[in-house]
Amino acid sequence: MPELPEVQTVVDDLKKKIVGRRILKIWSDTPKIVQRPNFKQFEEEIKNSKIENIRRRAKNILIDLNNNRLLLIHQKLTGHLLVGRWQIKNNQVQPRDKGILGEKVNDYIHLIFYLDNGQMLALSDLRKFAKVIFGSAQEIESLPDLKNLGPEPLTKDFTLAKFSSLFQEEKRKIKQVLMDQNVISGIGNIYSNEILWAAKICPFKSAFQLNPQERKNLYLALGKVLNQALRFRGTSVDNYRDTAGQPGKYEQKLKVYRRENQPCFRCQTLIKRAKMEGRSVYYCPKCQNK
DNA sequence: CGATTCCCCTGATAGC
DNA sequence: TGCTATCAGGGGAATC
Repeated sequence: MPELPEVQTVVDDLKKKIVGRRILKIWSDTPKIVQRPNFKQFEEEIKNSKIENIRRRAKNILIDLNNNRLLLIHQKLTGHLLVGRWQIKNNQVQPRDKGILGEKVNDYIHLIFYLDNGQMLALSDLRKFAKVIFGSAQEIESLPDLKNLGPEPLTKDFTLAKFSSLFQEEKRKIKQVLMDQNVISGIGNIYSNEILWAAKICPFKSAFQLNPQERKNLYLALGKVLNQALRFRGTSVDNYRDTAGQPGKYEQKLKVYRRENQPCFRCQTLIKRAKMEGRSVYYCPKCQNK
């Protein structure tokens, strides 16, 4: 489940590997992954475009192309961007590079960009939830996908004051607020659980009820958890892979996520699991008491 | 207005 | 063994 640290890892890898390349052609067996424009138009217009830069905004990967065009890729739950070489036989994808040979991730490649150096950029996605949007930079930037996003938590101007201001009139539970991309960008289910545990805050507490000390703890935990996950190249539950098909290493650092009925690392109380908005909440009922 | 439910999709798991 | 039912989960849409 790629969140900020995983998406940033992919973006950093892609920057090293494919900036400056041209896209010669594309292949897909699942054209609906491209949400706009229609696939035929996309196929025509992306041809011979040059990759000028690659950025991250929230959980979106933004690929700047020449002539002021923008390619947006959202990996959703199980999307992976891989750089390597494949061949298509009977509309089946087969890997040609050692590192990726035998990896399950090859079985779910649904979109391939052929680059001008013989390499390819492939979008693998077991669930087919990932989406690709292409258009003029102006058009894409004004979509709700990008326009309504909250601030980036790892930038310098994301101060404690700014963080605190997000909660003033926020009656929803703090966990929901942390995961709302239009409040704050890039945090999903794994890291919201981890951040709240690190800050010793109950996920069910209303955001506006946090006192100044709790807000500060949360702010510090947020930076610490996300930065550490970034250093470990992300978490590989749900089979997250980087652009070489390699897993992240933060999984071994997880304190609560998917640790139901296992002892809390601070107090040995068994970790609980509950539901919130259809998502799993993991927390220590003792450390993270209201 | 907020809260809940459904939907997209498919591998894993449980129940029979 | 092998079938069927259920579930996870980001994010958007529909509904309560």
